[in-house]
Amino acid sequence: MARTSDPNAKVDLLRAAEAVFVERGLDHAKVEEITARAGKSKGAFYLHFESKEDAFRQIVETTLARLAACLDGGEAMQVAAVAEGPALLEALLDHDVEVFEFLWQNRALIRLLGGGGGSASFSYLVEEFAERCRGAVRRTIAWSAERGIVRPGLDVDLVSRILSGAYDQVARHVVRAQRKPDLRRLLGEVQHLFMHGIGGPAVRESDRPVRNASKTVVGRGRGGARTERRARPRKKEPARS
Amino acid sequence: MARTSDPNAKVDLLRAAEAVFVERGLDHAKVEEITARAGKSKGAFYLHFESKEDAFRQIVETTLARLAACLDGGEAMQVAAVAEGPALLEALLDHDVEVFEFLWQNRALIRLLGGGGGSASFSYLVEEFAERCRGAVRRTIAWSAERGIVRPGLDVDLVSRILSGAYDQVARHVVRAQRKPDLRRLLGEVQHLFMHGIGGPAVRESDRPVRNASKTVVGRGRGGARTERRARPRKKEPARS
Amino acid sequence: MARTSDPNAKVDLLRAAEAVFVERGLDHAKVEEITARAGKSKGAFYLHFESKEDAFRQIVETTLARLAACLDGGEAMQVAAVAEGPALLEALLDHDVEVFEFLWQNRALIRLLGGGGGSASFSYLVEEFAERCRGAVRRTIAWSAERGIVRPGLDVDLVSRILSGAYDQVARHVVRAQRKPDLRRLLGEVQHLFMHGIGGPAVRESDRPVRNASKTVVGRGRGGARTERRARPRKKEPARS
Amino acid sequence: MARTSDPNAKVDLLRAAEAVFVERGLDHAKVEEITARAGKSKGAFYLHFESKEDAFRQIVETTLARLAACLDGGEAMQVAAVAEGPALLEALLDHDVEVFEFLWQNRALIRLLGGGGGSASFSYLVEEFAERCRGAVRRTIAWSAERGIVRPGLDVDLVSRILSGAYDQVARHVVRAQRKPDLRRLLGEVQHLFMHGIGGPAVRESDRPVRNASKTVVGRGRGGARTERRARPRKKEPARS
DNA sequence: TATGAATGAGCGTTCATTCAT
DNA sequence: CATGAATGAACGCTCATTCAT
Repeated sequence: MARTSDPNAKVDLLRAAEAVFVERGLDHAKVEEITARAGKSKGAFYLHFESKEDAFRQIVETTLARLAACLDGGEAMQVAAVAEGPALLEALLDHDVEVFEFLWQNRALIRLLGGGGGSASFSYLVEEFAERCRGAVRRTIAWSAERGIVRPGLDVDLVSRILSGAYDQVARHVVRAQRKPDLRRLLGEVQHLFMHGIGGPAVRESDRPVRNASKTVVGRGRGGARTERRARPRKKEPARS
Repeated sequence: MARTSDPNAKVDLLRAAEAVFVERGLDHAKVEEITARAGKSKGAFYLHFESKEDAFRQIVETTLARLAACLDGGEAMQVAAVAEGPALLEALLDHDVEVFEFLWQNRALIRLLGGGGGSASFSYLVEEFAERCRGAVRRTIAWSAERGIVRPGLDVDLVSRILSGAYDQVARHVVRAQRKPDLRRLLGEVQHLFMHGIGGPAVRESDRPVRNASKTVVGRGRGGARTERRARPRKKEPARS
Repeated sequence: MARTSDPNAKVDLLRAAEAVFVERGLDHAKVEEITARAGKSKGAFYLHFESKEDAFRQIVETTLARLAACLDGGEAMQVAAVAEGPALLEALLDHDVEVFEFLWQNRALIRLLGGGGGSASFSYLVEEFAERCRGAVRRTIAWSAERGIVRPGLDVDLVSRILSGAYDQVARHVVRAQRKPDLRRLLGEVQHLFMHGIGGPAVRESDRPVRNASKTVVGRGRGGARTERRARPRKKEPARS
Repeated sequence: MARTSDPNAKVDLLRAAEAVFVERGLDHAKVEEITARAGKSKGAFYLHFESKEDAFRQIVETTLARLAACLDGGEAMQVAAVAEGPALLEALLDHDVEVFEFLWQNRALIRLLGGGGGSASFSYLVEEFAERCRGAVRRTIAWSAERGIVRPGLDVDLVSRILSGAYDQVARHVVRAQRKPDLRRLLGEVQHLFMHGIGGPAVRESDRPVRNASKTVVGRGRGGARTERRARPRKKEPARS
């Protein structure tokens, strides 16, 4: 990494590149604009990056790596098994807030990633990361099930997907907000909604154990009957998001 | 009369264009590749489209319009107020299945849109559509609240966002699947999860009305106390997804 | 020539083509615009013309031919030797007026030709025509010299060039005028100016026979002395005209 | 510092561009041919010019500017009022020679301009310049009238037009000549012709003051009668030339 | 090492011309 | 014949990357 005489050069370029990528997307970003903003020469750019794409990849990977580290803090916490019941929920919430703080700090870039990176060429990076996130969510759910925090018998795969999507959407909202939202309150509500559902009286009585999905099921999967699903779907926003 | 115009020409071009856009993204798609696949000349392309971007826009707009029509079917149903309680949930599920069938049919393009359209220039189209979907979800929730299907006192804005995100994620999953999933079962589970939450015994006792958000609240908003949220958040997948 | 079913087709096309050529110049004129204005199909265009250039050439050549015919009327008159002295001048003036009437009638196209035809490819046509005109002027001068109307000893080549240029300029002026000028008066003045020069008292006394050009000289070319020219040049407008 | 910029690059490109424009006209000139002749890359062209049209404009404007400067030298001389009578004519001639020397030096480009610039798009530039020239001629005539060099009562507007046209024609001749003509002799003759007219004995007796045009008239405009013009017009070269 | 002038492959678009109907 | 959809060669311009200084 840059044993260059100007140790700031690469940082300046990365900053400028991020700004330009965010504004124009990878394909429409011009190396010249990046170097101009960084106050560097075009040559300097190629001294630090193999290509424009390389710079983009470095930025994205770095950010995703930091985000991943941030996320992993949660799993570490789980291992430490710090608390139980309500206190545990609070601990999980703390972690969520931490992650969303990170998102807020890096909102410009996160926003870009949310849009596919501005080029078809790198969406795979984002996809991969999303997959990784789902994995983390899945583990947390499984772990939570063991501690009685989440209902047994859930289709972990599906639940993790749904949770990921919901948080993803909240993240997109936060990342686009003009002013910083009250993250703790926001995430707290999300948590509560998921824990208790949104079902009203007309539905509540029909409460029943969920069904035996063919997918991995948490807990003893003793999930009784329920042949006809009844649940209570919602309209959704399937495309894009 | 002139050489009778090939009535399939535009359709062929649209098909080929869609395929190439899906594979390469708008910016990296070459007009020549599109026309070659369609078995047409480059000139033919400009006989039907103003520009490459125009073709892309036509494809996206058409698809989004059809999707929107599909979604609106749900609202029409609501107006008809066909059923109550569980039967109503079933009706909503029917509609969800219908929408997801459409997504499955158009999965290649939906996949592209999910990635931001492969170019930074058109993500706004998708954003707008997502916003529109959230609006539909919000209306459905409000309507459902009136019928006792969803709990009163919910922060509609937040809930709609979460629901949208969850369904979005499910949609992305479906759209990428190798084999067609059992949509009814899948969506039924999602519905059930949302209606009942995922909370386990360790959390259930803490059941309590949600709080008075500053946002629109469904029902009489009688939402009592609950100052400290507790809920039970989850890991999230913030970037992209 | 068009044994086409629609005998007006070619005429319509020529008219439209002329209009478009005048507005845009040969290179920027689009065949489609021509046919659209003529209310004909593109195929019809190629039924009557080999190519866009061919249409242009036909138009130019036709016009130049008619103009040439118009000019030749003057030479015919000379052969007829209708008059002498002042009456002869009047006869020449009549002819000039006739030619300029033609120019006025066809001013749009003449204007185009004056600008090089709007393409480098056909300026040769105009050049050739200009040359031809100079030839006619030269013959008229020679003939006039024999009849004592123009001073003997003139460098016919040069004089014809100057006269051509002057009339050319007047023609450009007429062709661009908003309202039709009084051609007879205008041309009469030009004639008078040339016959008598513009020299004032300070110059008049220095009147002297012109010099012995190496070029063809009218009359006995007895052009005595005049070694040092003195004349009285003018500023000139060399480029373009 | 970067590869030291080739100080000749732009000059080389301009030279090559001029040559190609002269040969093909603006519209048919290919950037690639220009760069090939200049021994530069296509990119180099766009390093110095915004577009092909820009290069053309630069060339034309530069040349016209230099030509204008050359022409203005004459007016400066007038202000200095260096001489009188025949000596004045000689001074004017000197200036004409100077201008025509310039034309000869830049004959290729002047030739192009004479043809309308090879495209309809820029003829306005040439038109404007021609107009400017006519203005200079007009001023010189008015000035000359005051000094008794040109006859009073002339229609300055018309005379300036005629003179411009004549010199324009001579310029076109010079610019196309294979070998450099004897400019001083040539221009001297033109001057002489204009000062004394070409009228012969059969016309001379009818000498009379010109008439009072509605246009600006030099001197006291005491121009008596002369209702019937008589003068002695010439055939002309109306189109283009 | 840093610079930025130079390079040239690449691509979108135009439009004269053809030809099936 | 007449039509106008289809064709595809041609060309202007961009911009990532190189490399002489």
